[in-house]
Amino acid sequence: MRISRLFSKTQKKSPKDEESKNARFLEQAGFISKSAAGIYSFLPLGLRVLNKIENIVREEMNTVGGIEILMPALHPKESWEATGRWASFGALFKTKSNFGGEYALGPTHEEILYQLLKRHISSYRDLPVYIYQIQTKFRDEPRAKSGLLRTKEFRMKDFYSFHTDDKDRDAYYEVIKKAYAKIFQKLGLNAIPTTAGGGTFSELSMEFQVLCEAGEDIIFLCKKCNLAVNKEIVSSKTSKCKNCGGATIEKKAIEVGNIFPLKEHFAKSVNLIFKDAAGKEKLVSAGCYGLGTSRVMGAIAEVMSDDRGLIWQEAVAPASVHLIAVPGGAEVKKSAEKLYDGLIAKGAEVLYDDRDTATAGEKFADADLIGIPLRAVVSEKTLEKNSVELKKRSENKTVLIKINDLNSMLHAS
RNA sequence: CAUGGUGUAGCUCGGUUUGAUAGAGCACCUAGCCCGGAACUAGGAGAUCGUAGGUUCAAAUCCUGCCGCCCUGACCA
Repeated sequence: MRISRLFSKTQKKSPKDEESKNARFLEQAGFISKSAAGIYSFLPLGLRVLNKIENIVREEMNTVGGIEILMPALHPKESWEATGRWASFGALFKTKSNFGGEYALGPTHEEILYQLLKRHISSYRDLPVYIYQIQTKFRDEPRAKSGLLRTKEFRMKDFYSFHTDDKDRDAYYEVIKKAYAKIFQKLGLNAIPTTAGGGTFSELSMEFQVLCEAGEDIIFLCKKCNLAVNKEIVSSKTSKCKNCGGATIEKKAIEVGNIFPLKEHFAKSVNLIFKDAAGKEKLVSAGCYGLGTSRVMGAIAEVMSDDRGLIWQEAVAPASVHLIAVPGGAEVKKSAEKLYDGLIAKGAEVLYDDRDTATAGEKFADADLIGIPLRAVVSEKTLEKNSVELKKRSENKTVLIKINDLNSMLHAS
């Protein structure tokens, strides 16, 4: 990617009316652009981050047997009436066709999915089913806030598993738990498994919470055994850990994932049944596993930055290398171009600051703001030694490395 | 939905108290100069001051309604 051709520009000042770090930096650095409260475009850099996050999620979901599908974003009224939620789901964006018919913008997909399942499941031989999608959801939130952390339109991975019995479902719940731990580890996010309320569907759920002042949730975290509980289900006034009796601390956090047993809830309302080996009809038991991918992007931006800008981990960064040609002689530009072409040919992900209009200082400042993990600088100084200068975004020290060595180094990684 | 803040050029802001020709910096265009941490010089273009109404000889400025955005709260299937 050449910055001169990139469909985004950095801003010298961060937007004045944003308070959360993710909104300030992501907008200032040109990752996202706001149309209205809680409604964003993802610009090239932002889309790359989002895609990386979603691909990490996808990979782990596939590993535990998940089958990916894509359901519609537009939901016919009839499917929501079938579950009785057309009237009761408060955040439903409803819309009318000009030619008759009413629809909703999908805030969640049980209605659509259970329709699909009714066509698919009739025997115990059809189970289990592990199905997921990554999609844009719409919720008429009373108050969008904090950049990507709470929006009216957001990206989410929703996974559902369907089983012949609770035992099978509970066993799979543990599989998903481990997969989630792996996902967040890959994303570089410390997401704490937290016991929480299950809403209308189950008594308890497990949330994955990232400690952060900008978060909306409050959790009690045990310093001793690390058990975390969402404040919403804590009734007693004692701040002792239920598990080990240790002292707990109260922390604000961002909920980046939520898994819970859905059980027979929707199966009952739409009569989703299968015949067991004895020919007896039974309700299908389900589990539901959500993960907000655009919110994860916001959470990462919120948690990982310094006063100069964002700091992406390699796994989710919009590129691996930020190549800067220090303005000056034609030789420098020529060498940088050659280096860029070479790296691209080798499959490296490079953001190349090829601008002739920016000063060295601007380029450095933009590199810090955008936050790609590795910065490579080509200048007259470095060319005298046939080298480029490397610096990690997360560190201050710079090293000179021979151009040939850089080529092979990036190739190896 | 309620409280508070806020709305002037693509961005960040002056100007509003005390009504009278709308200003700057950045970004952009032209030319020059410079080139390792957000340069410089000269010139240029860009704003019906959120919106609708009212008061006034005259409104960015005063009054009223509405709208957008941000914060806090309520909500979160």
